[in-house]
Amino acid sequence: MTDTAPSAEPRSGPYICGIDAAMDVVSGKWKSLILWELDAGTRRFGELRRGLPGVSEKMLIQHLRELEYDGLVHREVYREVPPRVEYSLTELGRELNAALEPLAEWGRRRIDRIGAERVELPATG
Amino acid sequence: MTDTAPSAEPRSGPYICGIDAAMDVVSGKWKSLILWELDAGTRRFGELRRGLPGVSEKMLIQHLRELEYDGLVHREVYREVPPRVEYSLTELGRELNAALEPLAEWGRRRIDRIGAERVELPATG
DNA sequence: CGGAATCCACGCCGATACTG
DNA sequence: CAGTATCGGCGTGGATTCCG
Repeated sequence: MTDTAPSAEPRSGPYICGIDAAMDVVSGKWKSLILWELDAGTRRFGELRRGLPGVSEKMLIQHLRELEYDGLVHREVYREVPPRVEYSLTELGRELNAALEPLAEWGRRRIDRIGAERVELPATG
Repeated sequence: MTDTAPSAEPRSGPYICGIDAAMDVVSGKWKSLILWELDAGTRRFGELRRGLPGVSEKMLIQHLRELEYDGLVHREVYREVPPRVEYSLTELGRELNAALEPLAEWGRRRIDRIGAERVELPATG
């Protein structure tokens, strides 16, 4: 709790408008990507980790916790050996993802416009 | 140029998907708000500054430059005394703003859902 | 008016090591 | 497997000062 204090803080400061209320929630290097992954279906921690090449455990769990705190992601723990934890989108999360879709489309067209600095990546999709 | 190196770097690294290509462009504390302000019409530097309560000149100019570099904002200089500079959206910027609208709507409903930590602000709109 | 330059604090994020 | 703890770099953003 000394570093990067992830959990249980009432964020959602005084928002100027809807945009920053939404940006607040998706800001973070991997958050929108996590949402995107989860939109395809329920995922275990390790699956998410493998699906997001380059993410560290710390950032993944931190972003997951914040997403959970913000009511976008549901965390289900199965007390087994070995332990299993499954993450899925809540209804609010699915709504956010839907709202993100036009932005994603804009981004795709923008990449096309700039013209391919992009390299081939495993999870390009 | 020693600090916070704002301008003229070919960002747009290898994007995983459209979402982070878009997020890359709007990430920054004030960027989406600047876009939002400019969507209402052409603005001078000082007008933007007053319209974004809390922003510093440094961050405003820095974000403006990045937005300009990314082709979202047009900067028009009028060599007069006193000097005048006007900022406006490009076509790409207007398209981005349109793509941002569903997200803004989601945000507004989210604010409503959380239930009003928000305080009254001048530019609330 | 519209910046540029500098200093500095804080928080994001990565790497590594350890635990149940 | 699914985290937790800690350290540290570095980028982001704030405050202040100066310039054309």
